[in-house]
Amino acid sequence: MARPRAFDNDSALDAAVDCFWSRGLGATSVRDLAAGMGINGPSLYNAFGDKRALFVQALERYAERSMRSVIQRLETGRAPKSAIREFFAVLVEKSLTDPKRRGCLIVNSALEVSPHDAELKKVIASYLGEIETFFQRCLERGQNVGEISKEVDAQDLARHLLGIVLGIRVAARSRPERELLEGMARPALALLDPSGQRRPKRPHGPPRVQRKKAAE
Amino acid sequence: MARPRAFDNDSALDAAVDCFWSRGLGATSVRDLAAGMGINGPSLYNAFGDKRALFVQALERYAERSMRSVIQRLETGRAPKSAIREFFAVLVEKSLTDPKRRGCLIVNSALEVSPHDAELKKVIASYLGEIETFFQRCLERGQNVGEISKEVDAQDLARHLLGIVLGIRVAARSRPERELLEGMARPALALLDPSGQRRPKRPHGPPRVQRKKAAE
DNA sequence: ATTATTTTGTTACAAACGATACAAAAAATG
DNA sequence: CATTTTTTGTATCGTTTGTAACAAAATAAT
Repeated sequence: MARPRAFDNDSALDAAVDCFWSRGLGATSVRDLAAGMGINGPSLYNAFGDKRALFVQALERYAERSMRSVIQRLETGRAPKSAIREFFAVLVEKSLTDPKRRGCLIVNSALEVSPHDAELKKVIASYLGEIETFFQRCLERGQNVGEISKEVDAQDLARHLLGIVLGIRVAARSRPERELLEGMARPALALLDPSGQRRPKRPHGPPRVQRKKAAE
Repeated sequence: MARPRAFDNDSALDAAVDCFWSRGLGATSVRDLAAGMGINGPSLYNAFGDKRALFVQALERYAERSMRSVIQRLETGRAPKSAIREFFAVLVEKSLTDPKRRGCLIVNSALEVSPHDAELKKVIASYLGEIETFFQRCLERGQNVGEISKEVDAQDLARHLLGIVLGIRVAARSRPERELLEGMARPALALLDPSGQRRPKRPHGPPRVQRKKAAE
């Protein structure tokens, strides 16, 4: 017994993700959000609470759609080592493809808001933890299957890979160069291989051609 | 033949660095800056130009005092491998010690302003390049001296180390945990040693006690 | 058809923003 | 001392910020 909403809640939230992703929390005004979401200010406040509450919801939506979905796809559809490799390949491709250089909303937020908001800091820390444990599961599975040497410390290496993910996302915003981003990842990926065949020698041929696509 | 300045230009700039370092470019208002620098708005505009121009100068000052000085100290006073090790030790210590979790102004800016300001993007990219080439010089020197295996690709590894630096600085703002930050760096540092003694096994003893100090 | 309940659009608030106009103040030069 | 030149302090410009009051509109239940 009430007036129904004239907009779709989920697609409005997607639009909010896009705003925050492009400009960050601080630089996105409520008017930017309302315009992007196609609704009015009061409707925004009614449906999502204030700006910070909307940001929390947008962050969670981003985590679900841009992080967990990728992790799950790789973890169920690929051998462990290949999952890690593909994760980085997708990461580099996304970083080079997006002309707006939006990077990753989680990484951006880890720098922008974590030090100034204890509650959001915990949320963001947990997202980073999800990436870390994804790597750790892959590494341990790889070790059990025999794909990856048991000589490496899975916990350290998982953290190391997380570090490279963050590094690539930061570097890509100032220096979106394929050789830089791939060079960052290469020595880490080499650790996944038996140490005899270390030093996989960068490919020399013509510069790699752009991959077909990179969703989002 | 004019009224002299009532404030010291350099120390005012230091104060501006501190403001931008703590809150970033967007979240620092001109009033914040003026208050922190101990001067009035018009004096700020008169001496440094507008907010963005002040930011450029603050960034350059930060680069000189917090990046190049460290690089030079390590590069002239240490053996190559030790210089790299110490760089990361200092980095982790700084990240854990600063209660305000300001991180690194260059890294923060690489995320905050690079995608929205082409000119600043170039400046920041060059600062990141200085770190990269520092690592590369250390690695090549280490290889020539015989400290570091010639099997590793110095350029890739330099980029890789830069990636870990960025990763540590990002992670530290959301998860300032010693084991995480050291774990991120450990596999990279292990690459500097002959591959026989790989897997240096994390120390098991009681959690490491805090180092004596960490300037800044 | 009336009532109850929610969403909508307009309007506007007080506060903070980046930037400046302007005159008083202070020194160096003539 | 008078003149010139720059810095200072106050006060304020027009905009944009996050948020909310309010009444009109729209539906479901009575």
